[in-house]
Amino acid sequence: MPRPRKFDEQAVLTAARARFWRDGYAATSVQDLTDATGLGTQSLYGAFGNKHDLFIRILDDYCTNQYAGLEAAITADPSPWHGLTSAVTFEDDGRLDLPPQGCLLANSAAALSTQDEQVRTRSCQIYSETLALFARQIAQAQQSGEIDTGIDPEQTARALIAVMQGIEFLHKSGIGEDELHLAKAAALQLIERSVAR
Amino acid sequence: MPRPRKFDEQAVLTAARARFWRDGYAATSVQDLTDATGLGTQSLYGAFGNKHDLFIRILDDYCTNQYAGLEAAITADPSPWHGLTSAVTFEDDGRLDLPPQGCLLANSAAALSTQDEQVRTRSCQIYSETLALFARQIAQAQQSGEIDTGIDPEQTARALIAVMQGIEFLHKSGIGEDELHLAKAAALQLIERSVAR
DNA sequence: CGAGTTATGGAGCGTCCCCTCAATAATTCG
DNA sequence: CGAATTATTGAGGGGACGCTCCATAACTCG
Repeated sequence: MPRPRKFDEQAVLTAARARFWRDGYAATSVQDLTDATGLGTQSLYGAFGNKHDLFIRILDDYCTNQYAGLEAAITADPSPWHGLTSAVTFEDDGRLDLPPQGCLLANSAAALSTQDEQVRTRSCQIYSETLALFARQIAQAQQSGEIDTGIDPEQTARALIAVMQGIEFLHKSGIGEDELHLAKAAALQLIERSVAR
Repeated sequence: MPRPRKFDEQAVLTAARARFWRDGYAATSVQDLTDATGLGTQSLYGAFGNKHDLFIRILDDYCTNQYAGLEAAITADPSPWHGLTSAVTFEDDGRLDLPPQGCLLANSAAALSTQDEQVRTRSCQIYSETLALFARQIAQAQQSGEIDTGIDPEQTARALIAVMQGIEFLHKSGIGEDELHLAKAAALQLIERSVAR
């Protein structure tokens, strides 16, 4: 009955996400979105509601994908502990495609969490899931004898998340490549010394 | 010769800073600033140039004050190591008046560093200064026998900065008070275990 | 007191913001 | 084929944005 759409919804979402990712939610105008996607305004509004709805939709998709990717990257490593630490320090460059602009969710959370309930909800949920994932991985590393069995997996997971986000912040804050590399190595050393048997 | 100003420049800067701090640079309109400061637009432009100039001016003042406060808080502690770690985990609540909105510079850096050269410059500079401050403090803690003398002060300082920023991110991202407290404790434990003699 | 200089206040400029309202095109059903 | 339904298109509305112009007020100097 209806006229079929001329555009590929997924492609549109990808193009829109790239803009939100690069410029942030506030700095991305609806015109930017229509430019990037090729859609007319009305098509965009008809298909996705409004700017905020579209953003949340994109953020949701992003969260699902990113968490899946993180879990896959971490658990794929033959060494549970190495898989975890390389994720925390973003050394696993191929898997976690972290662009210069950082993680979309982290950016959004830092900028909007205090004002946007929906963003905060997503942020907290991913935090919980990551916490559980890290804790599981740490427990596994303990079982396989890679790290000290005396530490608390969940608490250590919390610390690792903090380190992870700290590194990402340094990345975004514009310090040089070399300095960032040093910071990553330093963080890794801090962690390793802390959990050493 | 000229007509004297009716307003107190410092008070105006403080009021404007509060707005930038609460809502961020982009979300703060010039009208918000005139409302908050009580100045007319022309007075504001006459005294401070434009919105961006005013922001940079405020950011500069903030950086100077905040760094001075950080240094004072850290070095004032009779125990060099405790002074450092309490700053890193923001446990020294009275001294470092970190509002719910987080550090103004960190917020600005995360949001604007990629687009605003002047912000990035400030961000990098404070990073360097903090790095040096932390490294000095770590060396002192080593001398006073509080921590392992085998660790590298500068590298450890880098790791501590990452942890510090990570905790602040968690703070801003909207996780609950209890969870944040757990994360702080976890980070502290991670650090302590790592530098233990 | 008058000349010169700056601060103030209000009106408003051009631009961009998000979003909507027609009108038209394309498709599936009876 | 005609009716119904939806997608697309272009135009533009109402408002907020950063910023400026201009007249006026308030002060210090000669």
